[in-house]
Amino acid sequence: MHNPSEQNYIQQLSIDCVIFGYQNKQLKVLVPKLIFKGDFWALPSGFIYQNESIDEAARRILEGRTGFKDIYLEQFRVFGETGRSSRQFLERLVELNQGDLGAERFNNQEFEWFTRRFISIGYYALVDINKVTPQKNNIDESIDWYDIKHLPDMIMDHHEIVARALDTLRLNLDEKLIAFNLLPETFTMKEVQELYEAIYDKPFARNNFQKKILDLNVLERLEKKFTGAANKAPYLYRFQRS
Amino acid sequence: MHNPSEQNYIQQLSIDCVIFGYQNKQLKVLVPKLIFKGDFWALPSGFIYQNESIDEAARRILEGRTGFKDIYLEQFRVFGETGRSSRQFLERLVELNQGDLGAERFNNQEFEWFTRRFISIGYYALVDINKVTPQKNNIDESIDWYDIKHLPDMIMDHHEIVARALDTLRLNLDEKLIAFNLLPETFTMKEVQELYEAIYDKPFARNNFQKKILDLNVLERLEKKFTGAANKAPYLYRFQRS
DNA sequence: ACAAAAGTGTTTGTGTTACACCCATGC
DNA sequence: GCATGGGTGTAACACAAACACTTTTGT
Repeated sequence: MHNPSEQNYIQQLSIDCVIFGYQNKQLKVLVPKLIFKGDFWALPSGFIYQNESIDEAARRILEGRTGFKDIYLEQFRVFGETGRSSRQFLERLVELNQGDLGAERFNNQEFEWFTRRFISIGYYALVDINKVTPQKNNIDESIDWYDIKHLPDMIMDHHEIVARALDTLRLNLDEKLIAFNLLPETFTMKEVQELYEAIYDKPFARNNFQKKILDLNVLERLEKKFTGAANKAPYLYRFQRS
Repeated sequence: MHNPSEQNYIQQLSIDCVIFGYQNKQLKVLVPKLIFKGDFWALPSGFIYQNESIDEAARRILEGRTGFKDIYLEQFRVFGETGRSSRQFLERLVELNQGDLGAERFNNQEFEWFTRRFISIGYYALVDINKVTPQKNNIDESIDWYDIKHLPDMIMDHHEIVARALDTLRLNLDEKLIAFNLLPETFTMKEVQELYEAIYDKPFARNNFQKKILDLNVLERLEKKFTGAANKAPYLYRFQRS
């Protein structure tokens, strides 16, 4: 990442992305850890160029972390409290990193840029976790998928941003038929059910769930079957919008 | 309104308000007409001070037009396309108002402020139309309630903003029980039904509608009755959150 | 008495929940 | 055969739509 204060960005406006994935019966969120001392985690974020739309900016930020451009992505809320300024966070970061912050990395101009109040547009994205190789940028120490029930201690209001993203995901899941963005190309009905159970954090009745999903008429049943264990082999399904 | 470029506002970020009212079986929107030549209508808008939250800014803008502070208000979407810049609109405005724009009203500094790209946060509000006396500010020629089916020719993407606000209103109406913000203190069941019919632009069955609304358990039936015409007098109701 | 509009009850249909049963597979 | 998990069917229930009837009021 270049010095944002030298870029042609819209000022005091940022985008925070809640990137959802699904693996091992857990709903997960992609969260980078910053390189600075002090264990700082922060949602994938970025700014908006003067000549790109906010959707394009969000997609660019997303592509930088996932490598994928055609991902389900939607804005869900603006976070604009005065108390969410990054000043406190940055002062603590500077305090803990005395001497380590080279002038070229964190000059006055950049410090002035970051310490101003920011209003942030929240986006959430749904990806097939198997396709994605998380990519860290130059201020990340690492980037990993975290179970939404065991998120690291993120900065500022990022926990609330995730909570609001999850609320929106739950509200839109049936309405917009977006759950299948979290699954691989083909999947069994049980996998769909476990995904729903991870998202809503509650169990569903097996037979009724199957009926409900099939009644959506968006799944294609593949005649192929799954090889497995000491039981009947489940059908595989594929999502098809129609 | 003062010169915004001299105020301590967040730059390139604005708030547009869709203020809904209800009267004569019509869902209405409060829309000011600008004083400039050329018949420009624009939603009530404003900017965000550095030391106020976006909700506070929206409430301040709303109070300026309605005189009321405790109004139902909610953000619903960000409008951030690059094509929504006000440059085209302003160039046409300047062209049509040659000579009429005093230097004190529209100086270079202000023109520079306004012609930059703006990203706008959409808020919608619900008010009791009888309580409100619409107030124009110093760049309004007039301000009036318009039937949502017959809105004036608004600038930029304000028609889309209203359409999105209406979508959100419809989605949240039952969920959040907010319809009663559009009605006076007391009202009949028929008035509630006509309001719903105006919002959804479709008829409801009288008896089933009454059952549905009463089953919400948020209305208090007043023993008083309405004086009227050659028919049975309807009950009056009052909304009570509980 | 009658028309008009309000209030209420009953039947019908639909969709969700709960329970039960059958099928395929490996041991 | 039998345990295991997958697939399907049916009854019970809740909710919403459609239909019908009664009540109040002014003319």
